[in-house]
Formats: sequence, structure tokens, C-alpha cells
Amino acid sequence: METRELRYFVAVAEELHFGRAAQRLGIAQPPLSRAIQQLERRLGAALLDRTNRTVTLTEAGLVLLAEGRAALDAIDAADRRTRRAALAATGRPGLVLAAKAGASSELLAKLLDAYAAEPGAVPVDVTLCGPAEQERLLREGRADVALLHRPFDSTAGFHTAELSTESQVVVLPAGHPLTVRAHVHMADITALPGLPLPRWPDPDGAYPPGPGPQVRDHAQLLQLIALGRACTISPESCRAQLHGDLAAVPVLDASTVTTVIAWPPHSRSRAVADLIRTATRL
Amino acid sequence: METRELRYFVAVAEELHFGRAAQRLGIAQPPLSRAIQQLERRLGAALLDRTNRTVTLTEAGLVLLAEGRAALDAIDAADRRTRRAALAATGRPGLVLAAKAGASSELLAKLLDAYAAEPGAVPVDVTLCGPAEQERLLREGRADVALLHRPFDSTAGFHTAELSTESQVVVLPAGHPLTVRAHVHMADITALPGLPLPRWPDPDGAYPPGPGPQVRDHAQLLQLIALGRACTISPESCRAQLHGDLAAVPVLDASTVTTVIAWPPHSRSRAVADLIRTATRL
DNA sequence: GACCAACGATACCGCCCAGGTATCGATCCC
DNA sequence: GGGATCGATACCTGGGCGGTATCGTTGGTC
Repeated sequence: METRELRYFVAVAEELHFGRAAQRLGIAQPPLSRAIQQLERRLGAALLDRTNRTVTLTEAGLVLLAEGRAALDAIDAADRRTRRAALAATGRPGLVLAAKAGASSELLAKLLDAYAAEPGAVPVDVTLCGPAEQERLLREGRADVALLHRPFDSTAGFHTAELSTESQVVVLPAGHPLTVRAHVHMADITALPGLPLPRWPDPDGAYPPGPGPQVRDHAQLLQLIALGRACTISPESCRAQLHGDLAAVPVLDASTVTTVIAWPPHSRSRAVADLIRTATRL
Repeated sequence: METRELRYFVAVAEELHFGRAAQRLGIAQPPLSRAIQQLERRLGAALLDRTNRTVTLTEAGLVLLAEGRAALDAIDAADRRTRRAALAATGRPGLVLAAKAGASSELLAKLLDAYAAEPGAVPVDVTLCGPAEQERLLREGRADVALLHRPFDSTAGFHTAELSTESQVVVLPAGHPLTVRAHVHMADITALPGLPLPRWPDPDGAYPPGPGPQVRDHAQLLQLIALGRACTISPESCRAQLHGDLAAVPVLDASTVTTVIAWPPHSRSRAVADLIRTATRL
């Protein structure tokens, strides 16, 4: 199976329309039709049901869409990591660490300090990113290592080491009636009138339907909470960043959050290994 | 990057010889040279240092070798899983479960029984394989689900669920002096005169150097132990399979072994999901 | 030190296949 | 029933992949 065929198939499977897929790929429609036919012939499996009017994925097509995307990601990652390795060999070496903006900042600071003190430490570029974005960066080879938060981020496909586990708090506007409580339960929060949980964008940038304000970053969310328009559940380490307008109350029955350091398998970099060793010793 | 280029590069990187690599690939040497040059040009990175006499991998080449192998594996897996999905849709559906021969047999039997009792259960083909082979089968898409044993098998790249944790025992010939002990330590075993730990083949079939008899399967190993030529450390569930010539003694400071059920991420099969659910409920 | 063998690179050639244009055939909509 | 939409088919062209022949360099050998 050639990557060209895979790219073509993924395009058609996503568009469910040969014309649009061809346009997206920058080729004409007939070669695309032929390439898909050839792919189906070689696999001995129908991937698409086409009825001259609609295109739908077969069961095998669904499988190939998921697996093919993963394979293409692996190829792109190989490409990017090879380029990065070449740069590192001839230019300044350096690590890219992806971390969620506004999360685990204390842990992150400690890690960076401790690593910088190691012999042979290289400069670390920290990429702060939106929720679940670290995972993508790491998968695509744009980052060498990432701080992920279970159970929110998937660690599938990575090597990981646990760094810390913490319980969660609900962040509320200062002066909210609940802030006098020593602790609350999930049921107390989902029933809060006028303080819905916010909606974060999907990886593709779209917002899921439902109530709750749409937020794009942490600062925006904190401001909304201060304005009394939302509340949120966060790991308790976020308390360090709360200012006067906000208050936090432990949520007893929220899932605990585990911060893990993750890196791609096959990572051969000494710098990555050093950073991980430093992290696990914290 | 095309898979053809990747395959070519991996062949050269493994052989470190253009002629042999070309032979292995079934093409002539000149097109291979050109393909590698083109790949290097497109990546903007030297992958191989060639001195007319010897070929060595650069740092970037080492990265691409590891990442490229992973990417090629992903493509092969996509291919195989798609074919399997097509077969399952048109023919008899079925699952392939990979398990280490001679390990966790009781757990495996319970799992198969429990799953078979589920509504909508499909036939399960059990593939018993050598050490660390399950991992390869699962990675290559030849199995739908596998029982792995941490820390021996790598679970990188898979989703997993823990099934059981057990401590380890040393398996000795019956009548050996140590068999009267209630328990032993690792130091007692490595120092055993005339009872070395066996050597298992690498994934490529070669044996690592060192003392100890070469073994290929469990029966062979047990026979060697009964003959007083070797001993081995195994999870304690192996006791169920020991016959009269053999004895087991707990090893207090051996690492504990966790049996996990693993499946590829992106698995879309209901049967796999059912099996996993059954397993975690055991 | 000159010759030879080994090995990767280069030069050149032929053919296959990817991609393009034109068109067909079926289906849905008005 | 006519037109629009959309995937499939027919046919052509060119680039690139693979092949053979050969070169250039280097290391080993007598």
C-alpha cells in the first residue's frame, strides 16, 4: 500500500465525495476513482459503497480510515522527527516540551529548573497549548515530550511515566454561596443555576452543542468565572493561579487527575531520556 | 514520503550495504542509490555516511530507521486489519487472541468461557506464541487482542486493561536442595551452580550470547529443568502446569508480573469491545 | 607501489503508470 | 422528460522508476 493511495482514500472517506476529494488533493477526479478502485482490488475488499449519488463507507472502509490515518500520522511524524534530528545534529540541539496552558505550572517550573541543572542539559522550548493539543503535537512529531493529564488525554501510543496525582476542585466566583463549604460533590455543581460548565473546542475547532459558554483559553475561562457566567472543575494545582475574584472548593467525588510525562516510543534522544529521568526523580 | 522510499531506506539501513539491500528488495543497485539520494534531498538531511567502502547511519538516519519501521508497521497493520474487516463482514466473523504459550492459562480459560457466554459472542481463535511474540502479532494486525505480561512485553502503542498481578516463582528440578525452602531471593538463583537461566531467541530468531541453554518453547524448557540443566523464573500461575519432576519456590524480590489485555487503538470491533469488557469484569 | 576487487555513483534508455481531457451512464430533481 | 450531478470509462501524454553499462575511488594484496 502506497502512502499516495492512503492519502487519496482518506480524502475520499472524509469528503464522501470524489469530486471534492479530488479538488482537495489537487488532482482530477478520474485518476482518483481509478486509484481507489486499484486499492480496493489489491486489498480484495470493498471500501466504499457508491450509488452514483451517494458515497458511504463500508465496514472495511471504516477500519481503513482509522488505521490509515494512524499510519499517515506515523509517516508524517517520521518525516518531522528526522528533519528535527538532522537540525539538532548540525545546529543547536533543543527539546520541545508541550504542556497544557495553565496546568501543572508549578510542577513544570520545578521540572525545568531541575533539568536545567543537569549536566548536558539542552535548551527546552515549552509550547503551551490548548486542551488535548499536546497529544497531537507529540503524535505529529512537533514536540519531543509532553505533559499529559489522565484521564483527559489519551496516552495510547506513547511511553509514559506518572509524575503526580491530584484531586480536583471547582472554581467559582468569589462570594458564591458554595465557597463557604469545605467540600462539595459533583451533584452540587451540575445543579448550579446560572453557572454552567464551559465548552471547549474539538480538535477540529468546532464546539460541541449544549449549554455553557464557548471558551478558547484559560484566561478567558477565568474571566467568565469571575463574571459569574460559568464555573469549572480543575486539578487543585490550579489554585496557585487564582486571584482574588475566584475561589476553589474541593470536589470529593471528581475523578483524580494524574499528570504524566509522555514521549514517543523509539525516541532515541539522550536529552529526552535525561528530562524524563529528571522528571521521575522530582 | 512514499512507503517505497521508506522500505528502501530501511533495507539499506539494516544491511548497511547498497548491493545486498538491493538484492533483498529485488531491484538493482543503481535505482536504490538514486531513491535514497532523492529521499535525503527531500528531507534535507543526510541519512547515511558513505565512504565508498563502508555505509554508516547518521543521527538522522537512526531516527528515520526507528520511526520508519514503526510507520511501515502501521501501514502493514492497516492493510491486514482492513482485509480482516472485509472478511469478517462477508464471511464468518471471529476474533484472534494472542497469548503466550504456557502463561496465564487459567485466566485465559476463564476469559474464554465467560466471553462465550456473552450474548453476541463470536468464535475466538487463540494463537499461542513464543515470548514477546504476541506484541508483534498485535502490532502487525494479525491478532485483534492479546494478553501481555508487564514488564516483559512493551505495551507502547496499545490500549490496555490490567487483569491480574502475581508474584514470581523459580521453577527447579524436583529434589533440588532449594525446593525445601519456603521462599528464596534473586541472589540465591543467579548463584546456582549448574542451573543457568535459559536464553530465549530474539524477535529475529537469533540467540543472545552468554551461558545458559537455548530454548524455543515452554515444553523444551520444562524438560531441561526436569533434567537438571536449567531453572527459570515464572509467574506463579505456571504452577498449575508443573508435573511431578518439577517444583516451584516463591522468589520474594522478583518483580511482580501484571497480565494485561491489550488491543490496538482505533479498534472499532464490537467483538473486541465485548471481550475486553468481559475480561475486566472477571 | 601497481594491480585488482569491491562498491557506490553516474549516464543513458525503455516502459509502465499516474494524471489529464473528453465522454458516457445512471440517478435524482424539477 | 429534460437537465444537472456525479462516478466510471476511454484514451492519450509525460515523468519517473527500474534496468544495463560504466565510471571513480578506495582498500587490500603480492
